[in-house]
Amino acid sequence: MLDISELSRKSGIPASKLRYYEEVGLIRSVGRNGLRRVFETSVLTRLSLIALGQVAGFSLAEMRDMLGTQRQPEIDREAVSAKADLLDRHINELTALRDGLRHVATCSAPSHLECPTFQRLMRIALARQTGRKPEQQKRLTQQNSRAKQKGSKP
Amino acid sequence: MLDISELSRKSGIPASKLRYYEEVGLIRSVGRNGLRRVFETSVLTRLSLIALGQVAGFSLAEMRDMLGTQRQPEIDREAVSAKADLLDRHINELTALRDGLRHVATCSAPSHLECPTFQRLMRIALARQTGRKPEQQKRLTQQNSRAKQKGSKP
DNA sequence: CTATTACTTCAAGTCAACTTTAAGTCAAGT
DNA sequence: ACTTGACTTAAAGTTGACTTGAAGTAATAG
Repeated sequence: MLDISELSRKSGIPASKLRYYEEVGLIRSVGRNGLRRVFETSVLTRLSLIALGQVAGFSLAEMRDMLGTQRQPEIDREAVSAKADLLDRHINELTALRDGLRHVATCSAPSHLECPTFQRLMRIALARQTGRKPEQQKRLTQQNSRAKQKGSKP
Repeated sequence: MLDISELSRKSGIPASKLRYYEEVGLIRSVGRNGLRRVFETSVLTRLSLIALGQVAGFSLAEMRDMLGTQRQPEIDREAVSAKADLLDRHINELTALRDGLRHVATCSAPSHLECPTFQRLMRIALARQTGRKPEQQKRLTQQNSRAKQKGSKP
């Protein structure tokens, strides 16, 4: 059992952020001592998980869903597995970037940007960011291919 | 040579975003045809690079610096190399996350969160997010370890 | 030559993820 | 009993990365 300052100290996360996380439902306090929140030590693990998830590019909302509302992380294994797959692709792309950067850093050719291998890597990145392939021959006006998914109020 | 709509179509990036990118100095147009911007086809590569960088967690400002103000990406090789190293660490962490997620998805033990290997991974994440190790025995008040670097007006 | 249409600018709006501030509360030490 | 100070809330502010909207302009089609 920890109060917010202890949790902050142990996690390295400012108290304001911890309150915010509780407010949006990412972590929970088990009760109060007077006014003061009381946290279980297990939230430290949860915070680590959240931090890791952020690095991986998950939004807080996604993680709230992934980690579940439950006290005991009763995780949706399918969803997590799917995320892991997604992350795996993500990693491959980053690896491509890393290699791309190394190429840029070491290749002293005047225009490494024209190296076909490099360009291929770059294209992959663009494709995944926009979600779909750009310029696939017969796209006309590009109307609006943007679908919003907010998944808020059920 | 491309106008903005061609660039948008080929890249899959909305024109507004392209204008924004130019405004903040991430890309440049080589001139105008009337009002209209004219871009070199090389910015496509640059855009891919930017997309990839974003996935990697770089800010637009960082990338502007990395890619240089020059038309010909006259890149600071040392800086890029450093970034590659950084990215490499990044990848390792993501790999850890992926493995962590897979663990969570498959391990049916009631409390995978107590698996020491898993916990170790999680700690790594927290540490890197906050920039420093949390709770390293004799840290007192955690004063303010946050340094702002804005590098705006020279 | 005018009308259209795709571009332009500039300002304001949005969204996520926080931080900051102001005013209040309460458990604990003197 | 009172002061202290770490906590509390609620609201507003900030930053990065864009998008949207209104009003203007110019290359091209008719």
